[in-house]
Amino acid sequence: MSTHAAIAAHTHRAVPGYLVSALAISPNAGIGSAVQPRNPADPLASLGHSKVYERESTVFGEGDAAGSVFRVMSGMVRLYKMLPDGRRQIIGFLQAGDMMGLAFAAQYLYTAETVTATTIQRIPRLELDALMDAQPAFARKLLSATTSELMAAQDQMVLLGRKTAAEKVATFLLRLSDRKGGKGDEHTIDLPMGRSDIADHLGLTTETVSRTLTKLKSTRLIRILVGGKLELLDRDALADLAGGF
Amino acid sequence: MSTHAAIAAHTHRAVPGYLVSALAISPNAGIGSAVQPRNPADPLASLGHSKVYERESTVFGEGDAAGSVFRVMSGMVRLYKMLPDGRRQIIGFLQAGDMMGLAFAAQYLYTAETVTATTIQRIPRLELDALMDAQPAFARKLLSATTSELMAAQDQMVLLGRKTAAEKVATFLLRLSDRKGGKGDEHTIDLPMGRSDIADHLGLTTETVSRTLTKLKSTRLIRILVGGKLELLDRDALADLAGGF
DNA sequence: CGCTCTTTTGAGTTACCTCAACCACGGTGG
DNA sequence: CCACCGTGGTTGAGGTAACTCAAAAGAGCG
Repeated sequence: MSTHAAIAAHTHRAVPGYLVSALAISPNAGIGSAVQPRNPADPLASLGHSKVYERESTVFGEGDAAGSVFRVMSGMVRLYKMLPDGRRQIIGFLQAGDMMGLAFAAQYLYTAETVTATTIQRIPRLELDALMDAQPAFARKLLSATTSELMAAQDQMVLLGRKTAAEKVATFLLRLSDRKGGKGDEHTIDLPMGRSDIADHLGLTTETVSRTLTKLKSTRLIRILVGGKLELLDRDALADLAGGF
Repeated sequence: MSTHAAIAAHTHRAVPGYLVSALAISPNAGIGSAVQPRNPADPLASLGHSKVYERESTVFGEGDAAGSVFRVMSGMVRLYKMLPDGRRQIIGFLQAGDMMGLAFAAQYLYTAETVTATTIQRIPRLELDALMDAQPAFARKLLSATTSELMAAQDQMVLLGRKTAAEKVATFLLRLSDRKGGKGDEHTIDLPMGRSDIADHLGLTTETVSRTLTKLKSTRLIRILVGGKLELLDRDALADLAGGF
């Protein structure tokens, strides 16, 4: 059962965001700036307040009382769930604009940790509710973002359930690349997370991720650069390998 | 990347529904009954109209133009996505109250087929939009349902990425059992879908599903009954095996 | 530079898959 | 009423992609 969620489409790649994805960040919402005047482009801007988290720190844990929702302003966050014996599944990586913690429940259902140093806006649930009441259009936007997130989750199910290790890694790299529209060198992507994070996101082991990347490197599809960066040398070949999505 | 979708919680098992799950069906919304007076308990009741689909028929396909959303009134539907080479991932099985096709995109992103004979309400997108405009509370309900759906999708990611075959099957059986709150013999569940449907939902092959069920049978955890029914003999042992969720 | 942590590489194992046969059931038609 | 057939499920035997365990090689940091 579960996970059917219907809700259809939007042609692939149309929406870059995932999660309660990419709710536009107003340009003037500077770091640490709290209460600001209403901004039609970013109704969330004036809510809650931002905070800088250092790398590898916990924002909230699975099971914690859920009083706020969060929006990533910059940096990267991983969300994961854990089985009793410690096996971990990373639900997703969040980047600027992504929201987390949205829900209608008493506790968070996954843990959120920063990968890099990250600025995060914390918005009390009550304030969000008030905003939804005041601006029905905003509630619609949230619904739309959540729906996109669900679509992404369904793509991930296909990946986890039916793709080979090579397909998984290729898909992952292409997604990362699509995510950050344009900024920086085209074809060069950031891989701030470690191999074990990638492994736990793709349902593999670190060794398999490493071996797969090595193979992609030796077949000239990618180049691994210093500082956690990576270059896509043959996007088309990678897309073929990825087999859809 | 994708699938992070934040949005927290609601303690497990709290919500039975999934998908834009289980939007209450008003008791008086009989089969085929279209336009009805407003019903506060089921604002959708008066929209669109219902139709009976025979078993194993297609409701809509991945890529079809998406003009309507659908709600399952009775029966069972499977939603799936397919890779170019035919590998299939079943996103979920829908039962009474579940919605599908909700989205803000031009095409459906998965295929919907009936498993059994099924009654489905078709609601034009425009009518749904109008209802959301007219009743902000309904939009909130939709958001809540979609969020629950997302949580379920995240559980499914854990299953697909990190569970063994035995854990997958045990989890699946328990979910099915939890789903149908109470109706019929406690501990007896319906398995109207075939082994290959189960396999494609759990990221396994039909043979592995069959072998795993046989093992559960021989260890006295379940009993397989005629007519696609199955009895859970030792729920606790199954829950142990399932390892969470 | 020494230390730690991560990544890579290697060797051997295994859970699950593939291929294939067999079986059980339900429908159909003679 | 029963032989036939088609479909779906089970069982078996062998193969393999990915895992586990282990060690070496980098990379980052004080």
